[in-house]
Amino acid sequence: MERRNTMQKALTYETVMSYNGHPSADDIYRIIASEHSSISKATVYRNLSLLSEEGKIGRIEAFGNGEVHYDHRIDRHHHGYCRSCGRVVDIELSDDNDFLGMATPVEDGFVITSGEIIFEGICRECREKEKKNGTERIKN
Amino acid sequence: MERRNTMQKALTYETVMSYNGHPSADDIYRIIASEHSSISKATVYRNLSLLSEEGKIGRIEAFGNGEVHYDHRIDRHHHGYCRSCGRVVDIELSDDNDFLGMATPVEDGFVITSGEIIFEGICRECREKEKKNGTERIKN
DNA sequence: GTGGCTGCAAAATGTTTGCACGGAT
DNA sequence: ATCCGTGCAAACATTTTGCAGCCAC
Repeated sequence: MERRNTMQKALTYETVMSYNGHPSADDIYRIIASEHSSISKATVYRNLSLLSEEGKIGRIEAFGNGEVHYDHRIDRHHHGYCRSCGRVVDIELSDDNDFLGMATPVEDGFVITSGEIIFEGICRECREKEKKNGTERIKN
Repeated sequence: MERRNTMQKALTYETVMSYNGHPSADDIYRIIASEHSSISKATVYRNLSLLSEEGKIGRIEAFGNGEVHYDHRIDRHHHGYCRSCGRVVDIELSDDNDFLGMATPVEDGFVITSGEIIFEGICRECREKEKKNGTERIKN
C-alpha cells in the first residue's frame, strides 16, 4: 500500500512537533481547525495513528482517563501525571536499561519485549494550591 | 457520608476476588448478570469504583485499549499485556523499591509519589501461533 | 486514470449521570 | 423516617467506520 503526502498529514505532523507538551488527539484537532476550519476530526485521528505507526511521533496510551496522548519526542523516556490536574510531564530514568532485566513474569512463557513506567505525582502549582488550602485531598 | 452494605456490592467484591486474572468492568458485570439477571451495569461500575477507592480491590487503568481492569491482588506488583491477544499478566520486579529513586522529572517542581510499569510482550500461545504462521506481524 | 485520502455523519465502545423508587440503617 | 444505593435509560467522551467524491501520484 502506497502512502501519499497530503496537506492534512503534514499539518498534523507539524502541529504535534511544535506542541510543547503532550496533546490529546482533540487538542491537535482544535489547533488545526482554528486555522483550517474545513479539516475533519476523523482525518486528524487517522493521521495521528499513521504518524505514530510510522514512528514519526510518540503515542502515550497509558493514562486511564481514556484519552490517547501524542508526543513530539520519540526518544526513550517515561511519563508522569499530576494526580490533581492531570498534566503530563516527561521523566528520565538514570539507568534506563536495567528495569527490564529485573522483571519476572508470573505467568510461564510470557516474554517481555518492552516496558514503560507511568509515574504519579503532583506538580508544583497543585502542590502550592494544596498547601494554601491546608487540604491533602478534596475527594469525598 | 455513611456507607451501606448491599447484596450487589458484596457480589461485585466476591466476583472480583474469585476471578483468576484481570477482568474488565464488563467481565464482572456479565458474570454477575448470568446468575442475577436483574443487576444493573451501572451498579457494577459504581461498586467497582467504590471498592477500588476503598483499597479492597486493585484497579489497572493503563492499557490503551480504553478499558479499566480490576485485580484481586492489592499487593505491590506490575503488569504486562500481550501485544497480540491483549491478555494481562502479573509481573514482579526483583528490586521493586529502586526504580522510583532512579527517576528524574524533567519539569521542575514535579514530585513523584508512585509509579507502575506497564510491560509489553507476547504470551506463549501467541508466540507459538506466530511461529506457525511464519509471520511476525500481520499488520499492513 | 487509479485508488488512497478526505469530509461527513453515523456507529461503536466504555463509562457516567439524572431520576424516581425501594430498602438498609 | 431518613437518605443511600439501585435500576433504567439517556447522556457522555473518545475513537472508529462506511461511503461518495476528490486529488496526489
